[in-house]
Amino acid sequence: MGYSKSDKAETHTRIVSVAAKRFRELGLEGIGVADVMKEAGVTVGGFYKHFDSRDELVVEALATAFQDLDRWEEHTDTLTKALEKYLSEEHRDAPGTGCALGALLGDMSRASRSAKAVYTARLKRTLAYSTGLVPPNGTSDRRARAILTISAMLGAINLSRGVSDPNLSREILQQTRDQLISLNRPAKVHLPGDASRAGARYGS
Amino acid sequence: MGYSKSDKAETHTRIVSVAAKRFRELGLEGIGVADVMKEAGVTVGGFYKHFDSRDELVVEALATAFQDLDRWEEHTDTLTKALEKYLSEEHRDAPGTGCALGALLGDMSRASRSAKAVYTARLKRTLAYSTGLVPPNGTSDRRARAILTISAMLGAINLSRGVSDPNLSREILQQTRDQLISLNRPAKVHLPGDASRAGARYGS
DNA sequence: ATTATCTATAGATCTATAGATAATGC
DNA sequence: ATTATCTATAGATCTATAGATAATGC
Repeated sequence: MGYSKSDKAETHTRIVSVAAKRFRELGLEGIGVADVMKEAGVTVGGFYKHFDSRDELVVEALATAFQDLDRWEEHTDTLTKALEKYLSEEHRDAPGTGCALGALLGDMSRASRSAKAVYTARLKRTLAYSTGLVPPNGTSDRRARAILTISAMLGAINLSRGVSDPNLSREILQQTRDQLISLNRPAKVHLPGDASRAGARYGS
Repeated sequence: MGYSKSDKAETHTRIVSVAAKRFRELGLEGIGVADVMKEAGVTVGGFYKHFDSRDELVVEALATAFQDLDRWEEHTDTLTKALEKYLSEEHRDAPGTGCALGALLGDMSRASRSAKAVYTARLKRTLAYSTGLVPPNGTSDRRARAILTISAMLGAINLSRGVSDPNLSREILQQTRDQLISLNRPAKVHLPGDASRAGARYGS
């Protein structure tokens, strides 16, 4: 059991990592500081040497959870790939390591001002990134389609986790995924010489 | 202050009505039985003469909240009307009297088995109803488009309530609404003699 | 001497229950 | 006599703090 400054930093990281996982699984009010500390291998008494308040842990845990989203976005360079991974049963069944925008969607309307600010900033980043993945189609704005796509992704992953009927849960994932993929297929370009750009990355 | 059997029934209704409103506003764990009882004009001690457990109140309150959805569905006979009302700032700002499928979406993954069952049954009803409002378009299944539409509606209303930036909140509502309306526009029918059916109600 | 963590606990919840009170209804 | 509601409280949380203990680091 360490007591050095570097040990404290490691303990801090461990506490925040546990919280980032458990908050996504159980909600921002779903686990107390004592249980988070215990799972991080320490006791509750040290908590306020690491954080001024419980909400400070929430904010740090949110930021850490969003780092998983960074890695996710780095590895999915097309919208179709992102949709297939996001709206999968694997993601549905692993909220603790999945997208925090999805896992904590319903918690944000009742969260602290500071937690909301972190969530909102991250949503803006992901919206900008997604707008870059949406192909132009001549019919509607790319940002508008990115907003629809994100709304549907977040709604569907939450529904799939909330309903008690496994068949309905799967159907929601599959159909939302298929609809969004076909909706975000690049428009067939009829101008001669303009080759199909399906699967390409679209500049901003 | 009444003590008769019919008074008890009225008290019971009042308790459930308060809960149906407050649970939508604050989440299923956001208010305790004592505060619900107080707001219904009675004291906490009588609670377990009305309900076997707190979860029984949750289940009854859910059923009552869904009655608001019944009335809603009765008064919106086209998908466009439903979308304009659902994805409005008025609905966003009044979760307590609004759609419980939206207000409690994020709570369901952590709710009791019985609460989930009530929610799931209601979602199925609304999905069947919405499938009837979605126009055929020859491209994709109507039920599939109803699933996409509901996912996006629930995702967008939750996002609009959760983000701290009012402009982003409005944009999410507007763009999701506009995208879903244009997506669910009846296909222009090119066969001669087949008149436009825009705005009509579509049979199952 | 400082500090990272520990044990212990105060004070504020929250669900659920016990027993008293004041009505109803036979 | 029965019962709808009341006051009061047990027991289980949960956040936050106080003070002790056992390391680190000058």
